[in-house]
Amino acid sequence: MPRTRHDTFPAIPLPEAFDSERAKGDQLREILEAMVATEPPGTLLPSERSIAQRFHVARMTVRQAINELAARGLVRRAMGTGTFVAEPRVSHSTTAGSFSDDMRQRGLTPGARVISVREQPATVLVAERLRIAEGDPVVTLNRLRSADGVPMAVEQTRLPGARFPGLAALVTDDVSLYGVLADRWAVRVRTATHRVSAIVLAETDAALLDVPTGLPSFLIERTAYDEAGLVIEWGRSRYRGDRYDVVFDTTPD
Amino acid sequence: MPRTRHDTFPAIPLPEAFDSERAKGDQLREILEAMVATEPPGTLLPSERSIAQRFHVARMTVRQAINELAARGLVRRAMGTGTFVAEPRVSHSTTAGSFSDDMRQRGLTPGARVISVREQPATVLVAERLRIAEGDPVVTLNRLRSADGVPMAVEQTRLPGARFPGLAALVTDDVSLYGVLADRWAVRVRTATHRVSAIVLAETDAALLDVPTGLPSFLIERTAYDEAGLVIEWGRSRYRGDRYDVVFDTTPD
DNA sequence: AAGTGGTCTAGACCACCAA
DNA sequence: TGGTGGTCTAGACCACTTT
Repeated sequence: MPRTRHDTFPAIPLPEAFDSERAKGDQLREILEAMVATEPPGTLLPSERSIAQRFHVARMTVRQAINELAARGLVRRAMGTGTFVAEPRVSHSTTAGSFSDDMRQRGLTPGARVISVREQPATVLVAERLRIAEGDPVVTLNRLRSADGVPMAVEQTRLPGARFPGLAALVTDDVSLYGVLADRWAVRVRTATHRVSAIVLAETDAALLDVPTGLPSFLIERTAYDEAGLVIEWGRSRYRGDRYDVVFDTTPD
Repeated sequence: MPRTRHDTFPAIPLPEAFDSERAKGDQLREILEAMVATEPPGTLLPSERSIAQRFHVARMTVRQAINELAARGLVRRAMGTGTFVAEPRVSHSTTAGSFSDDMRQRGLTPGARVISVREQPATVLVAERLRIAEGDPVVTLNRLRSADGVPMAVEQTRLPGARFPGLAALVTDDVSLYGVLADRWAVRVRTATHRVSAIVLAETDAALLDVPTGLPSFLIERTAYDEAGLVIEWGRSRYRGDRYDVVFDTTPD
């Protein structure tokens, strides 16, 4: 009886077959991401070879999938030993899950005015960001976000339409998008990554925010993931720089 | 009109042979890195297949080498078109404890040029930030921070002089401030808080950074604490916005 | 000694893009 | 249509760690 060193990890969910329309590596990565999300830090993953055998793919394919998880800090490799679920890297401060949370943490009342909502086929760029196929339905939501009635940001966000059918009709003024996702689809954000760039506001956005054109501001690109590691949302928002700061903490290892 | 699509790149330096003691991919990556460093953004790299042929390695080996450059943002891949030297852009990450760590994590060499260093009595503002008494000695350090020789930020930082006597004389060009604190006083940063504001660069800072006045940029205010929760450092730095992003993750509770 | 991740090979087929 | 990057295969040998 072969007793392997990898019997600490629960059984791997094995799909009947991979969707031939999508890359095996991507599907495998999502499966592994879901596994990792449900296990505590330090849990040993199955070896690359055993995963490859189990899913009938080459080891190189497994490595490529795990590489992405390692790059995102979800797992940690140990030469000669194995691959482990990583300690969550935390930047604890305004650990806000959304604009609304963010504003409430600052003691302000969040607001949302819907500028437009529509469902369209995914372009190449959006498909890549949402990790769906080009042409799949995408809900594009444009909103003006405010705090205590003062416009703070022009928000554009996109969600996979196939996963949230009928979403477009549910988002109206002052509705919490994440509230809708939680109530209607029981989906919650587990992590979100942000990239902040420095910009000056263009005329259109400045007019919506009621500030001068050219105001130094932030472009914040945001990708939100659920428990399984699937992309729930990808968006780009412009925050006025005169009334908004980005605050975060760091804890060196 | 170019004859081939890949004649824009100069000849690749081909070593006599790879050092068998080191991984081919690593050596190849260094060669490619050197090439990329000498060419302007937008330059087309040789195709993966031609590099593989030239260096007598498998294409997968070339891809792995290029993957690392792409992950570090040095090159940009374009499906069906080729791989290009990227516009350099580094980002502030939440995992790094300092500017130097931040740059090193990205494979860049951090630099620091001391503009001025002096010891003065604390003003009301500085005393409050450092949690010392007004008039207590404060070391004020102005530095120009760079990555691979490219100026990235104008940094002003202040430390309590009473705690670090003689510090001013120890900080010279390319010296790690945190290294000095660790070696000489056994002080390490446990946490740091950051507040990022959107600004446009004033003439003086723009000149130091060698960018146009008015460039959209970041003002980052930073307070660092030691294990005991004492303030080690308070500073304000201006980061150029054209080559610098702020990246952070959030994990809602 | 056995198992692990790290590296590498020599192909293959695909989707994409420019001429 | 030819060249490109994207993906994948089915192996191989290595250095490393643990038993």
